[in-house]
Amino acid sequence: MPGHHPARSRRAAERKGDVRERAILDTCEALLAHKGYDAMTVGDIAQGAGITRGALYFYYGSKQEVVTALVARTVEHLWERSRATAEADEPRRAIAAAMQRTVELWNEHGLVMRTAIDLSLTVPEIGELWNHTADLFIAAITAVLERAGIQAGTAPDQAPAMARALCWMIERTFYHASQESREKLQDASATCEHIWLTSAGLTT
Amino acid sequence: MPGHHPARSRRAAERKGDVRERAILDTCEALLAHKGYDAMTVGDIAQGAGITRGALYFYYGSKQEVVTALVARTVEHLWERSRATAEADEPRRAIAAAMQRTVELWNEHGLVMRTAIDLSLTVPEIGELWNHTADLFIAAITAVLERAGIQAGTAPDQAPAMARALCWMIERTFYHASQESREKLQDASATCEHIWLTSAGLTT
DNA sequence: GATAAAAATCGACACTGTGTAGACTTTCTG
DNA sequence: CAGAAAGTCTACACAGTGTCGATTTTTATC
Repeated sequence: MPGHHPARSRRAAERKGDVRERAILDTCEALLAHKGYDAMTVGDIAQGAGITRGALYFYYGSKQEVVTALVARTVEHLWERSRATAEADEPRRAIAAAMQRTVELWNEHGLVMRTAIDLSLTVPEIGELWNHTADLFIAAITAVLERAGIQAGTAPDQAPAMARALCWMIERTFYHASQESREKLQDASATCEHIWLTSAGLTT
Repeated sequence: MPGHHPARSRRAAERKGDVRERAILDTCEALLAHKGYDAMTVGDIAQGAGITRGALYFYYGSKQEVVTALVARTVEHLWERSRATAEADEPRRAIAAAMQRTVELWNEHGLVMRTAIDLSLTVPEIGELWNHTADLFIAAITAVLERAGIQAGTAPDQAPAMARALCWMIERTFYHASQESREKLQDASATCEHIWLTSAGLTT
């Protein structure tokens, strides 16, 4: 029996609409998986979420907005995970840990991440979301490189520029590998780790 | 007066349609530049080429076919340039030359190359075209790495796998840089070259 | 637990872009 | 110059999008 608990003003927080919103995003993710973005229609999403097109437009103004929301939801998850990085670690260990975490992220969210990348050009908001995410990674890579002794300037062979290139290498390599299989992803990770280590001058 | 030259069976080779086809592709490229793929409509292309939509469908079955043809035309150009590679060169020189050539390619054809990459997922034919192109580059990088002393096996830290990752690094880095400016492209090239050299163990 | 406001839903409509069909015109070829 | 081939046009049918006003359901409040 729901007595009047003091901290109970939270009860009404679960509007019906919140459930629907989640249903819409979940359906969108599912459809993305086996129809692809272009083939997926607003009607499909609505149907999957158990409402009509008209009702869906109450929640989101367009197909793009739906996908943007989905990307935002996923990307937020990435940020949480990234915040938990063991920053102050020995470079070699830090690199290994980062790559391992990246494999996990792509295993869990590969589909949405690929979609985000694909739509970065077309949908400015997704582009921003993804750029911000990339910047986090680049900053992390830069930090590791510098701790490994790479200079910190802005020249093309110094830490920030190298970190950027390495980030794109990882993004693209994982993008392709995650379309194939978990094994490929693991191999890709090993290759990227090796190149990262070499670039950091840690080939002792 | 067009007399009956022996080698004149070539006269009829320039059908009116050939001119139109070229006009369509040129228009498509122009529109791609300042409207983007999604915003560009079949009607726009037709209008730019001086015909109606109906007439355009005589040449190409869809918007995707038009863009595929444009990509094919561009990519063919890339292949020609690639064939002229000075394969047998000292690694350090080979890498510098390859990067220089890549900068030129992206300066000339950046727009279409970016479009090809964007549509690789959506349009299978473009995906194949681009994959084939990437494979050429990967093979070239592999050759250089091996000549520089990197082992030739299939393990993640041996030549082919590394070449693949380096290729994606270059693709993605140039993709982003070519959206900004020629200077950025030059910087990007320097960074990629540095990482490639390091990966090849040529940091004497 | 009645009630009024807010939230959610629906069906119909207008609009834009796609691809097709059939009739018509131009251009080649013998 | 006649028939065929190549090229072009207008009109149509169809898919999907986004908007609107009417209607129903939920939720908060007394």
